[in-house]
Amino acid sequence: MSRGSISGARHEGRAPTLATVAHEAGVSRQTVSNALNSPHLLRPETLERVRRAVDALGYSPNRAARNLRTRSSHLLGLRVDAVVEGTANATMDRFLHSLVESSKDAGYHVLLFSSGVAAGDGAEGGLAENLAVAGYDDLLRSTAVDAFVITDTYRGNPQAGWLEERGAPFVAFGRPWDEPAANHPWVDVDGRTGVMLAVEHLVERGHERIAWVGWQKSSFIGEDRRTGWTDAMHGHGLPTSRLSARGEDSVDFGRRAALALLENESPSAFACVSDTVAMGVLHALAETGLACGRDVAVVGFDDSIAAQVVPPGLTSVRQPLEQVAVEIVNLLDRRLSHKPIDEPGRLLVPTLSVRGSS
Amino acid sequence: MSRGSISGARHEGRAPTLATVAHEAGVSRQTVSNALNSPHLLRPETLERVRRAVDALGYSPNRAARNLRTRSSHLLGLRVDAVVEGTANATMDRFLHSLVESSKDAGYHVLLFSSGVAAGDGAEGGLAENLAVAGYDDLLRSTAVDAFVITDTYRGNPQAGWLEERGAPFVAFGRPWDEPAANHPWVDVDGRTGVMLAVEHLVERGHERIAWVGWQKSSFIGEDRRTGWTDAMHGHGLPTSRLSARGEDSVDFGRRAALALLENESPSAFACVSDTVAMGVLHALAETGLACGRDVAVVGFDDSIAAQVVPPGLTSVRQPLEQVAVEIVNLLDRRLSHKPIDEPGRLLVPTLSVRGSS
DNA sequence: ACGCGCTTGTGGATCGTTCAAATCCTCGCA
DNA sequence: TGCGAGGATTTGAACGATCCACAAGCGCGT
Repeated sequence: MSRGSISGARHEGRAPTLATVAHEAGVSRQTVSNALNSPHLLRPETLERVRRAVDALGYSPNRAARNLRTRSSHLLGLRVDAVVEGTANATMDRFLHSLVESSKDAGYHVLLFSSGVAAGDGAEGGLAENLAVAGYDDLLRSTAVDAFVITDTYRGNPQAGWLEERGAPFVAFGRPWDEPAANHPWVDVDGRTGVMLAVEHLVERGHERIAWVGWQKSSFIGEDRRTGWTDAMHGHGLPTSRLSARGEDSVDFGRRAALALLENESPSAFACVSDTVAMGVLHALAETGLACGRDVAVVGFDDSIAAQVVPPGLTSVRQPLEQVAVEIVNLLDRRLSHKPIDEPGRLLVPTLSVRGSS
Repeated sequence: MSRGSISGARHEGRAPTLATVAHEAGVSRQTVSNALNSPHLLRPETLERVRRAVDALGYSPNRAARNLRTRSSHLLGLRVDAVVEGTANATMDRFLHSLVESSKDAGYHVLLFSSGVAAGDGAEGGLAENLAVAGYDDLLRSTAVDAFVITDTYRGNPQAGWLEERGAPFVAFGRPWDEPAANHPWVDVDGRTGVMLAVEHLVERGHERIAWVGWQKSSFIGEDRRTGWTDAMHGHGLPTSRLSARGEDSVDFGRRAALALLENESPSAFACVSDTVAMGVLHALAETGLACGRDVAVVGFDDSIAAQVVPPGLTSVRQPLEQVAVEIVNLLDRRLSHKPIDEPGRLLVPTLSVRGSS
């Protein structure tokens, strides 16, 4: 055998290609391609023969070649931002895993990237907007991903607008709070209903003076959750005045707020905007010698790991993150295959994980 | 203009390609390619001209085409397994973010995938081995990723052997505990030294009866950490007999072990194999009316979020996950660019985060 | 017998980049 | 003036899949 033959030659150290399989099965390349992508076009007999060849050779289609031809990567981009330590909000793990799982079922993979301000790299155009969309641009232009999943849609939400502007497909985890003109698909969790569940639970346990420890007024999410508290309280004819505190999302704020409320208003229960501030409330109870769960009830929000393992167990509102991920992938899939999207937004209802703190 | 011209035509809705840029700059495709990949080959003047054209058109090279030609994707695969709820071990978030960040600096992206047993899909070959390597095979054969990062190398560790066998590049987070024949690069954290730090700290605080709450004897990691306790204790001439408990990684085991030890051995401090069991110890202290930090000291392992926010604050051994990620990417980079790797394994030293519990 | 339509399979072109090799250009020097 | 050396630049050919237009094969009605 002089000069190894042209294309179908079975190179030992080389991965098999369509041509290899075609040769093995005695058909053409296109037929093999059809066997994989549109099996219904083939006669069962032929299909079987091709399948056997594929198995025998251990063939998987080359991703890069397919991506090049079809102009799609079947990758979903997700930006992971810096981890804020000291807050109990480790909800990302659960969401991420669900997203990966749902994506897989729909034939996609998840690509992670970061805002990527590589220490003094950001050129001169250092506007806040630029930083917010950092990383998206390059992935988009190099056709590295088909679409994005964006989170943290509160606070100005520049990514959504920016992506929408250039026609990039994406789905947001979070409502476009302050952008009524926004017209992109999104999935969110109904925080208001979640807090109402919490308050109902506390009322059932006989509590009447239920305080709210929340975030600043500028936080859309915080205010949404807060309306769950006010609405549920008023629905039961219970008072809310002087029982509300607002501040940053930190353990220390929760602690200080609880100490102040305990001194002046003697609430019997606390509904909190997050597990982080709820942990602060627990600190305050420990300091004042009150038994959490017995003397005073506490309910958090996020069902974080901390809530699950903290000594009495912290009752907390649990976001249906698995379902969120499923819906997001579903919407993305429809968007990418140009199917109609009946409703741009989906609001999912959380549940309550009851533990020792209430 | 009849019959739009051949290739360089500037299609409006189409992303610019090498040819577009070449045409704009008045050079050939290859020259543009060189400008991006080997700038030193160009005359400064030409380089500048090409750069301007690239900027003007907002050009980014098409990933798929590049991947196809170079037979590499610049993607690193990482399998994310199901989240185990109820354990404080949410160390993944931190590691993941660091990994994404380090990868970016080295020109890679992180691709997530899952074991992907799609509900009754796994064919008949349902061996344990198959499940363990699920997902890797396809990504590898379809050249979707250049290399893998594998975690959880304890317990049989079939992935490492499997990958090594077929020459797939990967780096492990975790030592090849039970595979002396293994010869792949890895990065790990020196748990023994971490626990020694914890014990030293407790000894400095005047503790002498320091108990150990660990994992089963079958856990390599657990036993490694335990030697940190025994060695440090013996180094100070302190007793260890009867002061050790071993069990599963759960809050409840920690609680039961602590209750038993408190009753029989009256230890003044607990060193724990994980934050999860440490939280169990805190439960036990709360139940027996002992004040954590005052009456009894507790040290955990992982510096999880729970440790950071739990009421007195849990002193904990902190793994240098950021550094682990950097080393992993560094090793992968060397491996992929065929540079020599001087030492296959790197052992990093953890630090101690001191909080109220000690 | 003939043509029509439907199934099934074929070769060629193409996606956008990089590799390998050939060509052009410039400059120093005999 | 001619010529070789060496760098700068260009040309043609992959990489491996899918899309496209078209050709056989086959059943069926007239």
